[in-house]
Amino acid sequence: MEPTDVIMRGLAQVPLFAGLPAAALQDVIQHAISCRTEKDSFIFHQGDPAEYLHVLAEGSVKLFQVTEEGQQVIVRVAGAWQMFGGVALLDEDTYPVSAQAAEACQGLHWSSAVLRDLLQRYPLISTNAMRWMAEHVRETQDMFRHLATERVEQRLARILLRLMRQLGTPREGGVLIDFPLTRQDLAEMGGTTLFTASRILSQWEKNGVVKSGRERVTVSDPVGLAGIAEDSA
Amino acid sequence: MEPTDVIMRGLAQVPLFAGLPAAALQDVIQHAISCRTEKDSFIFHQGDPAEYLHVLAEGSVKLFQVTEEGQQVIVRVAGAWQMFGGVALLDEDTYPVSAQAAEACQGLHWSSAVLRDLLQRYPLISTNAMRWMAEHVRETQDMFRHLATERVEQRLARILLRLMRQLGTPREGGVLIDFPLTRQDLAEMGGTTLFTASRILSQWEKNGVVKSGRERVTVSDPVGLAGIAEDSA
DNA sequence: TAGTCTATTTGCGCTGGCGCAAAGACAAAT
DNA sequence: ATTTGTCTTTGCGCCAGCGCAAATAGACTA
Repeated sequence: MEPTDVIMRGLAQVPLFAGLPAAALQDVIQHAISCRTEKDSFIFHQGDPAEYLHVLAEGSVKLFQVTEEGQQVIVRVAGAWQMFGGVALLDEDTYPVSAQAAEACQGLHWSSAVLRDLLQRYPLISTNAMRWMAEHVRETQDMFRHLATERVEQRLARILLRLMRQLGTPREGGVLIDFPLTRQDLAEMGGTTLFTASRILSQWEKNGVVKSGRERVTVSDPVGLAGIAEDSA
Repeated sequence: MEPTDVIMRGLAQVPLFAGLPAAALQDVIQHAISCRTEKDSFIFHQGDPAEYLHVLAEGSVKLFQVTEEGQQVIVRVAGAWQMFGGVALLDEDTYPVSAQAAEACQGLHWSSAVLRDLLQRYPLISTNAMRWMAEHVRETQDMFRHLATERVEQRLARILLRLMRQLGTPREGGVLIDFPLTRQDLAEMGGTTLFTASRILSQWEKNGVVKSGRERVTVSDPVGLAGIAEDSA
């Protein structure tokens, strides 16, 4: 487990705990449970009682729903010091998505009961929670709008730009999306098929916009990609 | 304006105020502003500072986003004793959608400042707000999943079923969706075009699943429609 | 009652993207 | 080094749904 000051710095970045004084953060950490998850195992399943709210210290997770026909739809991914399972803030609710470790994870979590105690003692957390949820609604609505109105190429461009901002690390010749990202994953985020995603990436690679390998994508030309995202032609 | 007891009964159905004792509800009503909106006028615009939270006493509104190319995407509709503009609960935020009266409306609204005062005095409202937002995220994610994985016909079937539950009134030979609903509106909810929506409604009418006229749809066979929604063939 | 405006229907051609199949590339395990 | 399993690429045929155009049907107005 990381030393406490690293955790402090990390948690201070989590929107839910933003603005809390150091003493309160200490208190929050006191009540956290630490745990490790292997790659590909599930942290929780869609429909399970929402018992814990999670924050990652390292690693990354995929958050997705599954259709009646077993098809996955990836709603979101989370990396270090990002939160998921926020619905555990509420009493007696269930997770709307499944969370699966995309890489080995080290994380903290808080039980629903502990959270309700923290909410009472630090009302700021309650405000932060609402703000976080509202932001979440906004993002999901934006995804919906894009899916409803744009072509596959534009949607994939937007997805890479979002992932770049969220999980990107600068490299020579571009920004690497530091997350194991298969063509299938991209398809499940963009409402398309792995074949179409592959074709579009190949074409972008020819035009020098991205460089992609097995489960890795590097954006070489973010401006060009943004152009594609906006391009209604 | 309606008599106070009608308003009391109405507000008690609003999830945000659910479970509040009568005295608290009185207090909430004390702070409400009443106002009327003509058909087709805007209650707020996407991007405006979120100053008021709204509840309708009568009438209905469309909540939609507009793309860069000016295309509308309807995210939600609201009818009597339904709430919208919930983002006004937060300080210094902006509306993620525009709200336009689909019919003449009579409604109540509360300013952001008043709401923050109410939140402080009645912590239950804070819990209710989180629950409402979480529910909202869930619904939007479901819409996203359907849009990403289902064919147009299934999506339109789901939309009619949802509207039926939300705004339906029983009639001889079916449930009328009591809302001025053009083919264009249906298209903007379902991520399709008015032509495709029209064709599908015509076909359903031939099969006796719905009856539709100008701006009106009646679901004659809800079970049949649910079958279409689930039908992956 | 005629006129106007908006909503709806339907035909027709086209295309973006799906679905399958088969071959190739990469990484980890033995 | 070879095997094995997963991921990726690309060709090919097809079709759901789009986009346009033109006709029709309601509803409101004068």
